[in-house]
Amino acid sequence: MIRFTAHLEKAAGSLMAVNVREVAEDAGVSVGTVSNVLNRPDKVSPATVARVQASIARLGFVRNDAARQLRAGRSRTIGLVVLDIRNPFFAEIARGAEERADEHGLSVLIANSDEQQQRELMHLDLFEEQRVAGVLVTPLNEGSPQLAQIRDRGTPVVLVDRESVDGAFAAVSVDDTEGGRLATEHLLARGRRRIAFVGGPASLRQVSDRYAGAQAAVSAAGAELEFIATTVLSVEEGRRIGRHILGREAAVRPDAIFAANDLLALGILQSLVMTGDARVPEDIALIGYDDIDFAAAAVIPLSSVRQPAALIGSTAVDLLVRSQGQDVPVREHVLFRPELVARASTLGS
Amino acid sequence: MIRFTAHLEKAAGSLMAVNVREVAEDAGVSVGTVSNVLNRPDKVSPATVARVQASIARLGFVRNDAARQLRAGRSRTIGLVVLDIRNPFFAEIARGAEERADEHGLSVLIANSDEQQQRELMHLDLFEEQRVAGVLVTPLNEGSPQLAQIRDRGTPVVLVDRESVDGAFAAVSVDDTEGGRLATEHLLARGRRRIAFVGGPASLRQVSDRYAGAQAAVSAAGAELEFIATTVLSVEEGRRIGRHILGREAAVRPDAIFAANDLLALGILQSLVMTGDARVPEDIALIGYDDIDFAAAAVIPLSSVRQPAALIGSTAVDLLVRSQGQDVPVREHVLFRPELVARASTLGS
DNA sequence: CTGTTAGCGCCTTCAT
DNA sequence: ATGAAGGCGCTAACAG
Repeated sequence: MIRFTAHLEKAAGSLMAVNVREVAEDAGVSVGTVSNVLNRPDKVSPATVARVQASIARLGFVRNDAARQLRAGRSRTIGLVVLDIRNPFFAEIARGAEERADEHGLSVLIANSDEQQQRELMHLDLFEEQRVAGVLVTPLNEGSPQLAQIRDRGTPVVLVDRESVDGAFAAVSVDDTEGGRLATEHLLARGRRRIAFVGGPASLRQVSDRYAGAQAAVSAAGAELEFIATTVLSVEEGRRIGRHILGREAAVRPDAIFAANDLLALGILQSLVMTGDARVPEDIALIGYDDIDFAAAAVIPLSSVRQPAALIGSTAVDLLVRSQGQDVPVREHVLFRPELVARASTLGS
Repeated sequence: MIRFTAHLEKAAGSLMAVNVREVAEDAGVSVGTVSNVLNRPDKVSPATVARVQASIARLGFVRNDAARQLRAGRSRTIGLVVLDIRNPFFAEIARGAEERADEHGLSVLIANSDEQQQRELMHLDLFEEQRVAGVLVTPLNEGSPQLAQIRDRGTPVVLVDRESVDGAFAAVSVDDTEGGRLATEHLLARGRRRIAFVGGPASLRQVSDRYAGAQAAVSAAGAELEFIATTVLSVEEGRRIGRHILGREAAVRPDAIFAANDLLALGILQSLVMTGDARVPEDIALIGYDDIDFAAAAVIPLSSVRQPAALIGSTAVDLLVRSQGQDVPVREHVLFRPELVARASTLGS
């Protein structure tokens, strides 16, 4: 009778989660044995294993990760906080990270800060509260005290696509100053003298470093460099900037644009080409940054500066794994070099 | 002396997480009060709140979410499993979902199945073990028993960009058959008669429905329809297909291509344009699907079928929230209509 | 307004 | 090979 009632409740509510104790009862063993079947099946007789697994299947038992973690202290999940989930560059980083994490039996959960400090902190808090195995983050500001706190409290932190200025964090990055220099020298080599750098906010190191590289190249060549500030790095913002530039007299337009990333560059390209008021690259040469897949497929195939996105992601996971269980966090810094990819938007056809 | 030692340990190890008990001790209150400060500060005198918060800050206390959840039974996190994180269409869905989730005090964690059944199941398992508030998923196969199990065990499930064939799940989708029809009728209206549908795997409903729509349109018009199968829906695969088509004699090439998504279409476009062996749209007209931002910025601006990506994401969260605490899961189905966006890749310049 | 206490579900000794 | 028991950190219910 009791059994029958229990069965009814199960069928009706279907909500109360089954736990190890119920599995143990059902299989006629102790909870310790169930736990062993789950985690160290070789320590249990095959017959018992089979019986317990049958009960697990019948009852629809699902381990409660919260309880596991509470016991274990840490989870098997890596938190990844990206600047912009819509940027294929970060999507590719995520892919690289996932692939490597898989090999280590870890999962990657992605959170999007959308270039907002508040959202970044919110996600970092969440990940820390979840006691993730570690956090991979492209921070808006690597000097923020929160980041150091998280690391100091025992959650490994790896900076992604970002240097650690004072070597305080493990980091995987690409030399953005070098990349900015590469892009700009290329424009100069194509005979351009009035270069506009488009990007922002300037507080993003990716932006300021690329600009610094551009400045270095320009001043060495004695050319002009203008800074056109954006609020975000998106296709839409690029379109806006493109319209802004076309709004100028032809005489005061730049003869080349270096956009801080490909999203921006593609948006600018759309504006310029759609109106037909400025030819690319004859009137205005254009180069982007990241070399996302879509750059090569653009109206005018877009020159860009390539970064090894998937490799950045997988390397970040490697660094994280190396931090596992270390008492003092790994602070290794891996620096990749960017690579110029010249296409029609600077070379012409 | 004891205090001093404790302090030393904290500084040295830095790893033992601080818990409510320690905060309570430090602040000279009980753990219950600490909990109240954390969750119902209005129930505690301002002076006490201040004292407790000071202790929290000084000790660097971070709530243990595992323990919270264990107690609460469920988390405040929504799991989102997408088919391909590199597809901007899904990135946009994620954005829409996050925005709405924020409004409900929920977080969204994104997992990437990468069109692999095994990875999808792995992530779904993980989310279920985490007792997430619910799961938003674009499944490879909505008939899989696991999906129904998850729902039946009490984790709300909402299908995203996918119909629920038998109405068994809550779902947010766009009429893919209609979309396929729209795209194909447009090609027919442009005078095309030998249409190739490129996409795969056919087990993806998005693919089979769009194909079905194409078939309906084609047979009504008495034109030809060829199915060119792909293994995945990526830019790279598109390039491969493009080369394959160019490998044919001009006489047996299609005069129009309908690609199952924009990634594929952009890859195809790259191949066709780079070799210059076939003009778009004169020799081959091309239309994609999703209308991602990059479609408009393509070499030849790409015609596409637009889907309201952000709206799909936010609506999915709405459905999920409506399931919260319901004994029987909501099975509402929201269906959006796709919209044709004709550009140069079918219209010419 | 504050303190005490009993679990949430799991894992892991320690005995048997 | 199996069973019994304690405790991970938190919250809510209850008592004061």
